[in-house]
Amino acid sequence: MRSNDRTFTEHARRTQIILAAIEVIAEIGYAQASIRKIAERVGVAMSVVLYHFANKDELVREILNHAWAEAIDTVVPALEREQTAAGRLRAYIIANADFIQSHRMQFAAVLDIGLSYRTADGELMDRLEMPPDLLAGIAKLDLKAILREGQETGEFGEFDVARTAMAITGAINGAVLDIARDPGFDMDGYGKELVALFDRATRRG
Amino acid sequence: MRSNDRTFTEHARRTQIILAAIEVIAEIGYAQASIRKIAERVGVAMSVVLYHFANKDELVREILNHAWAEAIDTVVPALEREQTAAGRLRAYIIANADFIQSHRMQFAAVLDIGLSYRTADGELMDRLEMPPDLLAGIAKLDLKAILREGQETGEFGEFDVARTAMAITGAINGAVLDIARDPGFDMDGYGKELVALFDRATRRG
Amino acid sequence: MRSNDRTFTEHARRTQIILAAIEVIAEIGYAQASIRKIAERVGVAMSVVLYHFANKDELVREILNHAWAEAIDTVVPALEREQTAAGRLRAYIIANADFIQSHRMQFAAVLDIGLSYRTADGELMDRLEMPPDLLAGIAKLDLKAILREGQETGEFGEFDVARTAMAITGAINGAVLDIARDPGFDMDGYGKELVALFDRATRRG
Amino acid sequence: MRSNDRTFTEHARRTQIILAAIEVIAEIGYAQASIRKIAERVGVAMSVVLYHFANKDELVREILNHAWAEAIDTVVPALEREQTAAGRLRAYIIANADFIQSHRMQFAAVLDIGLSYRTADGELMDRLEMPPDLLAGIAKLDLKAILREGQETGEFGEFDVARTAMAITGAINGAVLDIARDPGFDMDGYGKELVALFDRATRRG
DNA sequence: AATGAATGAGTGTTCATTCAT
DNA sequence: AATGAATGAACACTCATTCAT
Repeated sequence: MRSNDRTFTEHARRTQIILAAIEVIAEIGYAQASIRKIAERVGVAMSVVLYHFANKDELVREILNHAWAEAIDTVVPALEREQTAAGRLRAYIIANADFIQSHRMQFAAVLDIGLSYRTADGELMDRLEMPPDLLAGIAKLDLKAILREGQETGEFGEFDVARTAMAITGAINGAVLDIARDPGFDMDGYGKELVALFDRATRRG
Repeated sequence: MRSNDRTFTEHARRTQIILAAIEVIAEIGYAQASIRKIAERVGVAMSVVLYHFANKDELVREILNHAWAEAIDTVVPALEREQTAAGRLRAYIIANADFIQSHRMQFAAVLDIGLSYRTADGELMDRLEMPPDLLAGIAKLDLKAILREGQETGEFGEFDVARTAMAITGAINGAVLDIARDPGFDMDGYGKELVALFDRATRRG
Repeated sequence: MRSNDRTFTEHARRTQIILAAIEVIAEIGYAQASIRKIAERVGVAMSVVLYHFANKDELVREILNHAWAEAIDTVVPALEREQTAAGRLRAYIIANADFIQSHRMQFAAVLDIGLSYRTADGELMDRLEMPPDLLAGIAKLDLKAILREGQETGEFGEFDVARTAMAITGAINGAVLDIARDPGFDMDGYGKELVALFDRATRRG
Repeated sequence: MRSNDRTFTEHARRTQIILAAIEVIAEIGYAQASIRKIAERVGVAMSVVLYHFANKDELVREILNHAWAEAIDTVVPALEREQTAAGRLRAYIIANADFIQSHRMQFAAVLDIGLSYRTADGELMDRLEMPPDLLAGIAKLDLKAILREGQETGEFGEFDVARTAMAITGAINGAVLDIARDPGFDMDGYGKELVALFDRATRRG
């Protein structure tokens, strides 16, 4: 890892390539997004991409890191502004919806990678090694912890925490395919509906 | 379309190839599932696959049709057994969970196609032209209609039908990534949790 | 291994490609001999080579097998014609020289592969898995066995068998670099000189 | 050639790079030894190597010169210590074996270059232009001259000088492949065996 | 003296598709 | 109905070399 001794220009190019890659993946899908097409988007030779990223895997990893970092920046502050578990659940859904709305392309790209990307030996990608600060940020997004806390404080009723968290996540992500096809999709309205829906579903009897 | 004048053997071969393709896609992912590998699974030459299917697109379309037909066969009867909207919602969720559980591979394959497959010009696949009988079957799976009916009969409270349907679908599908990675995933339990969750979320006051 | 069910045309193409590869390697060296250049020599598309050989390794392996088969055909009969160890030593040297002379290109190619070829992990090539009949043939070329036998019968004097065999082999192969540069090199004369030289060096006091 | 106006530091860097290149080539083979890998071994940027050597060809040439210089330093004094042709032949073999033994890596690298390296047009490397002092040194290693002298003094019997020299050289080098694979190879013992062998083969009736 | 950035030519390999048999 | 053979386009990746700083 030489992330410490990276030049300013190197950093700029890497970011430029990452953003271009996100665009390309969002538009034509991970499977079709070749290094050559990404380089064309940037306007450089294909070998430039491989000069800055050891291989395609590293580029993909950096795309995910980039997207996660932005997601954390959006969601974590929203959570920290809330005092109650119910408030945090509400904030979680709204902030996620906001993020998807404003980072449409990034989200589509990450989702596509998550579902299409396989390692050389054909396995689905593990949570690729992430820098520790990102892992720390992700830990603060723990939806299950919010639900558990709400049950302990008595704000929420009885339900299985893991399964309910999975349902909430699924419901939020469920919009992605639609939003990818219809740029006019009202994500805001969807977020509000989910807040109401899961409020009814989780609040104490 | 020459589906009428297809011999019995031709039909059998096509089905055999479709099933093999589903297996292969479920195992190694759509992106890695080449025609050659599918043919190898069947035990025939690669060109045999392209003798029976004009091109890869046609094979993919038939895989989807096949999967939809089986989904309809599982879910529609379950819906028809119910008299109330609430019952049908419950049945919809359970039947879908059952289908995913029992047709794990098919579901994984279809999902992978749905998210990876792009036409030559990079667009996401349209709902590919389906034979009319399939379209008719799919029409009977209309979750929005169930919700709307429940609101009309007063079984359900107030909520946006389209968005709630999207949330339910998303929640059901949300299990897919987990089930793909963990074959021991308790889909049954997850289905039951969803039934309870969406019952609380939709029922009147 | 599908060597059993190989078509006549397939076999012909494979041989054609092997021979072309030998030519190309002998001319420009293994390191420069790309699959593309080999295909050009044959007059087909590069992908044709990879249609007939799974990868470059398989092609290389087959080149070696081909060369060894011809070497065995040249040397083994010559050995079997002799009754004494001294005769066999003489025949061994002469037959090897003959083979090098008449299969100049093949020999140069094999030698270049043997010295340049590395597996993907950078190791020098092991004796690549060979078909059993080839291994059986190679076993009949055992120079050490000839020397040992001569010592037992009293034809040869005292010397270290393994080291002497290595010296003889080295001396024979020593001509290769020269023969590669000078097509007029008198291999015949060299062979005869070696016979005399190693006769003096091995015969009993 | 600007070898005259080279600063001390420049000379030191060049030597450092040459030694690193030898290491790398000996370890992974000439074909895999890229300029980048050599630079990494030194701990400098790839472009530093090309700042000190006009191109890869010049680096290769200098590696060979370096190796030859050390070989001369080992062998020539050993020859000069002997008074008779037979003694010089013995010394030649032993000193060469010693050199191979103690400069294992250098020898492996040079051999690999000698067999793999081709000019841009695919030709085998000519004896690359060497500085006059090296050529003078090499002239002192003339095995043929030793053999000729021995015949003139009557120490040696009748044999073809050029061919016998080639055989001796080949026999010495014959150990190289073995020594490259087996670091424990007893080069010393091999050298002594060769001395005995070629003594029997060359001495007067 | 040293280097980061960029690049074009080249590598082996995969793939869907065509076609004659 | 089935297939072996061939192919061109695309892929990720490596490399020696150039150049401005």
